[in-house]
Amino acid sequence: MDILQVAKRANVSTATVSRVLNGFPGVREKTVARVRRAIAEMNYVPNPNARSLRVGRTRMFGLIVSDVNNPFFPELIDAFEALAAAEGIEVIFTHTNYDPRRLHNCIRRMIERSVDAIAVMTSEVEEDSLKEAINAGIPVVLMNQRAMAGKYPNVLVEYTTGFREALEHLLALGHRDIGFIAGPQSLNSARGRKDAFTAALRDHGLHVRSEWIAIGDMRVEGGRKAMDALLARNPRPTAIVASNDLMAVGALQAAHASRVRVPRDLSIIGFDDVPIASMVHPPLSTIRHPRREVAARAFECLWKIVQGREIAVDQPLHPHLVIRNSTAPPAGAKRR
Amino acid sequence: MDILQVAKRANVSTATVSRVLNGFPGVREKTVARVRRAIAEMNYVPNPNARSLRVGRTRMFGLIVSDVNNPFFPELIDAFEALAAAEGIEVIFTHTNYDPRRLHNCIRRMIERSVDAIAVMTSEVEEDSLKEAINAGIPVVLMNQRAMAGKYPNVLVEYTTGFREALEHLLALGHRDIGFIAGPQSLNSARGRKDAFTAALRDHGLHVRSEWIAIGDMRVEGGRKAMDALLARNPRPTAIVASNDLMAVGALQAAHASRVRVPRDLSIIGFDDVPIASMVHPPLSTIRHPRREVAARAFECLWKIVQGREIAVDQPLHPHLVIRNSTAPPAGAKRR
DNA sequence: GGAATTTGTGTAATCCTTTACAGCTCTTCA
DNA sequence: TGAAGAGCTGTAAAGGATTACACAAATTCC
Repeated sequence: MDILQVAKRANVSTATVSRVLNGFPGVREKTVARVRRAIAEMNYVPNPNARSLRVGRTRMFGLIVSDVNNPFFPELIDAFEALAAAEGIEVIFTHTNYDPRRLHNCIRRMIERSVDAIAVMTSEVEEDSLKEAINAGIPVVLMNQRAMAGKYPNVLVEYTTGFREALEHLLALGHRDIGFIAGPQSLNSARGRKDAFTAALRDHGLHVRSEWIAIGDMRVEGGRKAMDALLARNPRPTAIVASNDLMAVGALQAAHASRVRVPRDLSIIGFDDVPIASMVHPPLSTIRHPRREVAARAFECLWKIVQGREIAVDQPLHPHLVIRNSTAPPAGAKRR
Repeated sequence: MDILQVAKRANVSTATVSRVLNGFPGVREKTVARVRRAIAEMNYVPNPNARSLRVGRTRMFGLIVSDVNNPFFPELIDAFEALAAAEGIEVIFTHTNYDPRRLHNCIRRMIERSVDAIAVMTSEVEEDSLKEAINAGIPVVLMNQRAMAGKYPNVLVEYTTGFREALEHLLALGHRDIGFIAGPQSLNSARGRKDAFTAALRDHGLHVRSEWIAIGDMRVEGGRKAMDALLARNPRPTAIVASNDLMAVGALQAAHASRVRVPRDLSIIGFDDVPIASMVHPPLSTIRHPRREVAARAFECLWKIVQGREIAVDQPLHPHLVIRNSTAPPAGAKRR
């Protein structure tokens, strides 16, 4: 079923078939039709390996994420894939399971498959791993790796905007005593979120009470424990912002277990807007992470690089607050 | 950076380098070492396209699912991928978004990429789409497509076992009045679940009260509406089994909204055991779908076919009940 | 009418591995 | 000692597409 068969059937050379296949100009109308018919009749599908071998590109992009099981990622993967499919690019994807050392393996695998470009959407990135891709001539785009801003194309998300909106919402409701559930400060992404939150707080002239900041593991369990710690404080915050939704869900559970009613006794705001956020009770107000847009930017960036076009300077994307039912005025307060 | 360079450096023929690369026997110890060194020094990575072109296999498997955003799938994908990676197989995956017609495109894409095998893990399958893969000589494995049992290798899940366990649990608690939230009966998978439930009910000598069966869309919203309908019945069931967790979560929300306490006033059991099941309040008792095992079976099956080995006859897998906190004795009853 | 283009198509080299086959050197054995 | 066999390694032909280059025919231009 190779191109030669088609060429014979259409009574032309393989070169001509190839030209038709790739839509090159300069083939007579009638010849094109003849070739097309032969292709259809023989149900011919070009061999991608032969093509890639010759052309040096595979039309495959790699996508590396931290964890498929984290509900944050499916939308991102979905968006990336949809765009890729539209351009005829196949995506192969792997995950590091949060282990930056595994990034190295992932990238190696992608190099071995000779993908045309790689998007790295993990919270943690070791630069050494990237170098290997660069050395192999494969362009890379990162997500929100401030530490490497400038060195690599990088889709940035301005967390502060989201926290500021959340804060303004809480302040408007009358809250003044606001706690925070942070992630492990050894993780870039968690540190970034905490810094953004404290920055937003400071912008509003509020100071950060360290006893109102608890640290969790970015998962439900950690949120539960962090909330237990915060509930034991005296005085206690009247509102809590969590640095991701999973921990906010844990916080909700802990509050429930301690018979603290949300939102009447305590307001909770999450971050990310993963699907569960709207499925818990009460539905969680949360800051929506623009991950579909992140995926889109990342893909476009790689696509441009691969085509040898200019890439624009990174303008950060902004998360926005989504108000649901986990926020209300503090007990005994009236709206101002 | 081709094999010729390595061969020159190691002072052998490309054939010998290839033999070393592929671990073929019959190369002198010393030569192997020399070649290995050359490979390492030159940081040589074989070109997969050239290899695939020659060998006729790509070491890529396709995985087609219904929906990445459905929390059911990530674990399945993860498990499939992990096994594949262990064998040096790359997975490319796509989703049909529940549209059986899109399966056709998905399979076409996979054929164009000339994957070595395809696993189809969607709820709905049109046979015509599969034929194209078979014609292209690509083996296919299905998940739970009873309609095509026998024609294609097929990983079956015996839903009845799970429902029977759920039922026995509810009966032991003292429930007799048990309702069911089904999915759209136009979908194979939803119909299969409903049939399995009614079969389990009948096995226990209970009859099916049609007014205690409601139909939802397999998502949270549909579960909510279905539950509202069931709550309006008189008499009302004391326990509800939903045909997936998302609808069970919706049911939980509806119960909550109607001030029906779960599990005190009403017991709810879900199906699948997706991550949210344990994150809602109360944590949902549910029937765990053995999807990691499904993925494993599917992969092994394809792997055997690709290697030309015998494949075993399908023994179905069994889901099992996971008891959490959404089930309790009916109001005013004591355990028997 | 002949030179210069333009248009359309074919020839053959190339991309990089794998592998059938051949050939060489050394043992081993009768 | 000569033949047979074992153990290594090299030669060269695939495998299926793309593409630089060449060439023939048709058109345009002086």
